[in-house]
Amino acid sequence: MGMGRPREFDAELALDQAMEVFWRHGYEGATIAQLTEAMGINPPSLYACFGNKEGLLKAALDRYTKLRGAWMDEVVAAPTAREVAARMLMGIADKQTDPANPPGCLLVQGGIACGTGSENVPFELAARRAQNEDQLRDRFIRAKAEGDLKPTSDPAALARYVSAVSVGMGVMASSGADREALRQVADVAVQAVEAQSVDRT
Amino acid sequence: MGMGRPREFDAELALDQAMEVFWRHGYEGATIAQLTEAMGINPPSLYACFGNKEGLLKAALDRYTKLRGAWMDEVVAAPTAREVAARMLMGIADKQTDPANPPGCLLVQGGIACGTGSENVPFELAARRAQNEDQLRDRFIRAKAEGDLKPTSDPAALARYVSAVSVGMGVMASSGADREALRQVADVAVQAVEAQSVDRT
DNA sequence: CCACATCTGTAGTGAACACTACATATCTGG
DNA sequence: CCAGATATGTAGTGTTCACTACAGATGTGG
Repeated sequence: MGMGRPREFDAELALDQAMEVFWRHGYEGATIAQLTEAMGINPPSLYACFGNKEGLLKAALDRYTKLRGAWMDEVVAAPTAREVAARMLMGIADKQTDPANPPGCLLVQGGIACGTGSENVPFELAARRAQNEDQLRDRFIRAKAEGDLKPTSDPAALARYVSAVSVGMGVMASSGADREALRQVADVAVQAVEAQSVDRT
Repeated sequence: MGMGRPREFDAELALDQAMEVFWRHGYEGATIAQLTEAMGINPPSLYACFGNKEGLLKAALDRYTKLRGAWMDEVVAAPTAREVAARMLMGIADKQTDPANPPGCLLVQGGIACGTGSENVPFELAARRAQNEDQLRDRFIRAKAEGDLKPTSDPAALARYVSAVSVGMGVMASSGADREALRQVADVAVQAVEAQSVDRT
């Protein structure tokens, strides 16, 4: 019993192209025709490999979060809560205006609101945004334990705050904000975290 | 020459229903069938009154910003920049979790990314978000002139920051964040504005 | 009461959509 | 070299979409 004809395209490479289409047009705005053209394959190959349109989106989200995961690890490796927030938000200002990618964040552009039949797409995106928030929260809990954040601070609220600013910056980037504008937002935003930090001068 | 048969439905009432559908499903996710059913009219009445789907969205956006305009005036009427930010963000925490409306903000839920043929929908939303930002910026310019904000502060950056936090909170609300969670975010966010304010104790 | 103008409901229109049947091509195991 | 298995390309499938033709209803001005 043979193993069948081998796939003629690189699944990860095709996924990168699909990711970009979803990023630019959103889940509902992206058509199978656009996706297959960008991926350089025909519909049957797409469905054989990813099941259906939503399966393709999930695969693209997995790849996106995997790529960003390494960077997030660097972010939370910063020595202080203030530095974590600064690295996170400054990095996001740069990433979301990187001309190599569509502007904004796939976890927002992908589809905040969807029509009947695609209700769980926004859930999928939210779940992955929540992962980043959890990572930040754990880091801020540690910062509080280490005496880096004030005893009165709320690590969960701080993480939610940084996450909210990130999302807001993403929406701004997608509507044309340039890198300098986002950096200014990040700069202001960090000061709220600083206000929750213990002074060590 | 007569004036023709009069319209049998209340355009503003119908617009409120349409607004809610766009709010919940986004521009592309909302179908004409859903819209007409919610509005209690048939397609020809919709097209006679609003032109097409995009015209209906614009009318809904106009109504939305008009309703919010009065509230924004109250916000910028606050005595200090810090208080402006606090009123704005606390009010948004409440509004975006008001069970009378879909969660989040229409100016975000309406459609951050759209497919081919609807490219200007995201532009329309962004333009209206920018109006609020402009209003905040003008208010912060005044605050700086009054000595309320530090001479080193950047009113435009502050306005962009508050706007970004608002948007981020909206996305969080649409993905299930409750009122208390958003209020905590607002609380943290205000501290960045406070850090730019002149101490008057 | 009539000419005209506008609205309303029914019932579609063509186009675009996600998805797939099928024949063919290309592999592996025996 | 053959049988089984999987991939590919062509060419569709039925469905849903935004939008509208048309006929009848309801108003105004003369």
